[in-house]
Amino acid sequence: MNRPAFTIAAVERDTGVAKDTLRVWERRYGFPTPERDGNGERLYPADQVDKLRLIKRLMDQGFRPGRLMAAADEELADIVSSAPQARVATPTGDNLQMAILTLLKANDARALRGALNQAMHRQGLQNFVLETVGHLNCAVGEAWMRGELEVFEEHLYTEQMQALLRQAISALPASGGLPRVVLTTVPDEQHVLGLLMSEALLALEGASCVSLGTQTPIADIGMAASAHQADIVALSFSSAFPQRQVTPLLTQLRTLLPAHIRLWAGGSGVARCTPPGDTALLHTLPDLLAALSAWRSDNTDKAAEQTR
Amino acid sequence: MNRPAFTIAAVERDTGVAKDTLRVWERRYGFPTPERDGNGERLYPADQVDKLRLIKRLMDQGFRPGRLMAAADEELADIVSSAPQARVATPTGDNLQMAILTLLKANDARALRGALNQAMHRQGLQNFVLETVGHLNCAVGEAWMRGELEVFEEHLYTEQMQALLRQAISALPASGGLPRVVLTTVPDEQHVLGLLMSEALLALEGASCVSLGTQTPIADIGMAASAHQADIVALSFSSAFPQRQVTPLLTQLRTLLPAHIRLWAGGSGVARCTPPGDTALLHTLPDLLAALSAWRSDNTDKAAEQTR
DNA sequence: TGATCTATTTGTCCAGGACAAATTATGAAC
DNA sequence: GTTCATAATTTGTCCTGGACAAATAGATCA
Repeated sequence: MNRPAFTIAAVERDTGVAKDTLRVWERRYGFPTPERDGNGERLYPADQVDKLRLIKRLMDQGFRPGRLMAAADEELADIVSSAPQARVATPTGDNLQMAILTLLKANDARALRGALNQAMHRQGLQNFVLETVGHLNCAVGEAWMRGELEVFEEHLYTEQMQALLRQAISALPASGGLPRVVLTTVPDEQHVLGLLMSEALLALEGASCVSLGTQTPIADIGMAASAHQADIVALSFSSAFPQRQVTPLLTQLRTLLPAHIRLWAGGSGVARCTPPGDTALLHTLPDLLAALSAWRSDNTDKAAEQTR
Repeated sequence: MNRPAFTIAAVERDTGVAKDTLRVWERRYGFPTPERDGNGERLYPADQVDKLRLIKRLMDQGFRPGRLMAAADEELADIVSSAPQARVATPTGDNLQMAILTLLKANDARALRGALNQAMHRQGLQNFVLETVGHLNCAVGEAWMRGELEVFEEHLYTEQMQALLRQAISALPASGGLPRVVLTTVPDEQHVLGLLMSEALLALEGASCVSLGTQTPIADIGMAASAHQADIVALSFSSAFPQRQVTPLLTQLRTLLPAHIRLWAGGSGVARCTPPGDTALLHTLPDLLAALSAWRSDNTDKAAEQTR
C-alpha cells in the first residue's frame, strides 16, 4: 500500500517540527529528503514523517539532532530500547501498566475506562495521581516509541485519563481554602494531563483551584492571577515543550505578576532550565505537595485571617 | 504602563496568524508596523497584537483582510457592533447570557459553575446543549470582541463548560447501542466544546461514542475508525479553523476510510466548503440529531443484528 | 575535580520573489 | 434581470540562501 505524501505544513502539524527547521535539517544533515511536486514544493513520504516523529520525541528526551539524523532506522530502535529510564514501578504498578497497554492495543475503550476507574478507587485519588498516572503516561509514550501503539491509541488513553481525572476533581468539595491557585499552561503547551494531576492534588489538600485550561497568553495569566486574587500561579510544562522558551517565558511572567504572588513551574519540561529568582521549579508531583506545605508554613497569618 | 513587545513567534502563537502571513501583510498593507530590535528582528507593540487578534476573529467570520487592515480602530469597532448575527435567543436564554457574562466579568468561578450546572439541570442536557451552549459560546466570543471580556475570562468559561459537559457525559450510562461513533478533530483544530456537545447529544440518544480528543492525525483517524469498528467518524470544525484546509482534509480522510464508514463534519468551520461525495455536512446541532435518525432508518438491519 | 574559555551545534529570523487557489469583477447571452 | 463563463484581483503559503545568537560540548588550566 502506497501511503500518501505530506506537504511541509502537514509535517509541521504532525511532528511539531517547524517548517524552517525542516528545511535547515535537509540542508545540513541530508535528512529528510522530500520529493518535489509539480510546483517545486516539498512532499514528504509517509515513512520519513514517521521517522521524524520518532526523532522529535527522542529530542524531547534530550538527544541531539545531529546524532539522531545520522542514525539509520535500526540505530534509532537501539536508542529507543536503551533510553527508557522511567521503568521503575511497584509490582502492582507493573501489572496495571501491562493491563492498560493490553486494553489499549485491543481498543476496548469501555474496559480501559473501567480499569482506570477501578485503579483510582482502589488506590485513592492521591496515590493514584502520585504513583500511577505519571508512570502510565511514560509507559504509553514508550510503547509508542517502540512501535507497539499508534498515535490514536495514545489519544484514546489521554482522553480516558482526562475524563477520569476531571470526574474525580468535580466530585471533590469546593473547599474555599487557601492558597488560591490559578492553574494553566503557556501558549504552545497543549498537554493537559499535568494540569489535571496538579489540580487534583491541590484540591485534595483543600486549596482553591481555578484552572484556565491550556495555552493562556502570558499577559492574560498575569491579569487572571490578579482578578482571582491568587496566591500562586502554577504552570505545567511537558517534555515536548521547547526548552529554550521556558526561561524567557517565566521571566516575563514574573515581571508581570505582583511580587506577593508566587510562581510555580512544574513538569518534565522544566528539567534543565534556570528560572528567575523566586520561581519554584517542581520537577515531580511530590515537590508540588511539599511546596504547598511550605507555603502554608510561611503564610499562617493568611490562613488565620481567613478563618476570622 | 508600557506593555512589553512581542517577537514574531509570540505573535503567531497569540493570534494564530502565521509568520509568513505577518510579514506579507506588513509588505502589502502597511500593517502591522513592528519595531526592530538590535538584531533587526521584528518587535510588535502590544496594541498592534491586540488589533491583530481582533482582525483574526473578524476574518474567521468571513471578512477579508484587505478591508480590515485598512480600517482604523474605530471602523473595526463599527464592524464588530454591526456584525453579530447570533443574537437570536429565547427570553430565558437572554437572561442566562447576561448572568453568565456578569459572573465572568466578576471572575467568580464557583458561582459561574453553579449557574451553568443549574441551567443544565433545569433544561435537561439535550435542551441545554441544543439551545443554550452554542448561543453562550457566541455571546462570550462577541463580548470579547467588544472589549468587554479578556481572553483569560473566555478561557475560564471554556474550562467550566468543558468540566460541566464532561461530568454530564460521564454520568450517562454506557449504552453499547448503535451506531458506533468515533469523534475527534483534525490537527490544528483545538476547540473541544463542539466535540463535547456532539458527544453529549449522541450518547443521550444511545449511540456508542469513542472520543479521541482533539488534533488526531488524519491517518490515525482512519486507523481508529477501523480499530473501533466505527459506523461513523464525526469531526468538529470551529470557525477559527482555516477554511481552505477543510475540503482537502475531508477528501483525504474519505479515501482512507472504508466505504461503509460514514463521514460527518460539523461546526461553523464547515459553513462554506464543498465536501467530497457522501460526506455529511452538519452545520448545526439539530442536523446532527437528524443525521443520527437518518442513519438509523437506513440501517435497521444492523440494529436488528445487534439485538440478536 | 572544578572552573573558565573556545568551538560547534542548532533553531529561528530575514528578504523578496513566486505561484496557485479563492474571491470578486466584468461581460456576454438568454 | 438573471445566469453563466471568463478575466482580474486578492491572498496565503512556499521557496532559496544567508545570517546570527543561544545553547551545548570540548579543551585548557588551576
